[in-house]
Amino acid sequence: MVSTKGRYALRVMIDLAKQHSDGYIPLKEIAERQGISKKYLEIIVKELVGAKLLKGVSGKGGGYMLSRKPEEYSVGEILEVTEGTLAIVACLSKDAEKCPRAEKCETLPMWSEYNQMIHDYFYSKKLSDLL
Amino acid sequence: MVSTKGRYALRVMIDLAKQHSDGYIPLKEIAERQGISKKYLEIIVKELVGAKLLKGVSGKGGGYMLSRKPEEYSVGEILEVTEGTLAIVACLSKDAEKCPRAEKCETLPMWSEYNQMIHDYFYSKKLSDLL
DNA sequence: CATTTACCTACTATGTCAATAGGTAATTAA
DNA sequence: TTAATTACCTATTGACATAGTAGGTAAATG
Repeated sequence: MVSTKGRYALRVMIDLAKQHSDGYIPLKEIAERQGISKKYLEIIVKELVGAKLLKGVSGKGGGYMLSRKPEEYSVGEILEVTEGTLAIVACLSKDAEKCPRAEKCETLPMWSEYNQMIHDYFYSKKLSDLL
Repeated sequence: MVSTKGRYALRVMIDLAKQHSDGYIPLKEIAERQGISKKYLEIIVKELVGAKLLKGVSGKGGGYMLSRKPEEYSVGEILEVTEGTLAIVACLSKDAEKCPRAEKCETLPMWSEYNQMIHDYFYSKKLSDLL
């Protein structure tokens, strides 16, 4: 299940996409518009900056801005940055240690097929599709 | 993400499907075969009995048995019993209180479409497909 | 230099996960 | 009838994640 962290991240990205080409937007504005605690958003937005999805500038006139055009973001990458992984089972997340049952596991093919499905879905869905 | 609870439940169901028509199978045997703590499986199996997916009989010669044929179980219902819900976001789980943002939520259509996809996938996948 | 803003470290309450512990009740075979 | 076997029951626990809060420092501008 997608946590509030991932959902809030998406809302921030959508919010910024709507103010695109308005320069840097202070987090305070976003928090008020979205009705989300600014303090909590700081944590989330920091991760988005770290992953280069956003640019942040300190000081007066500063704030946050998309670093690309809305159609150049996939929902999948936004969720992956904030949620850590999109994998349905632990053994399919990127840095999982090899499962000793993998060869004889009856369910692994199903999980893999599922993972492929959700990856395709969320990576073909763009931020611009959500405006 | 599907927890061990859901994954173990699936393994128990598969195990029992393979011993189908062998009468009641004691949990001890299943636990040994699967290499899972019997104590923990008790909790899981109890829920499966509660949901009528399994029949349990106490005493000597007792154990657990599928209550239907393997092709009559969907993976979806097994997961839903043990995981509580398959919903990707809280507001789409069955007993969620109505979200006040629903009308203007930009992401809800995406989550709904996704939920439809996974529902279709896991409810068309049968236990017999995993043997 | 004052104000505004991002950025940083630390802390906390609550809940879920993944079990374990130690029983009681039911059923059957000797 | 009794011993063995099995499901079923309640309670507890340690570790971790979630969803924040608190109180600062650093950077930029007017």
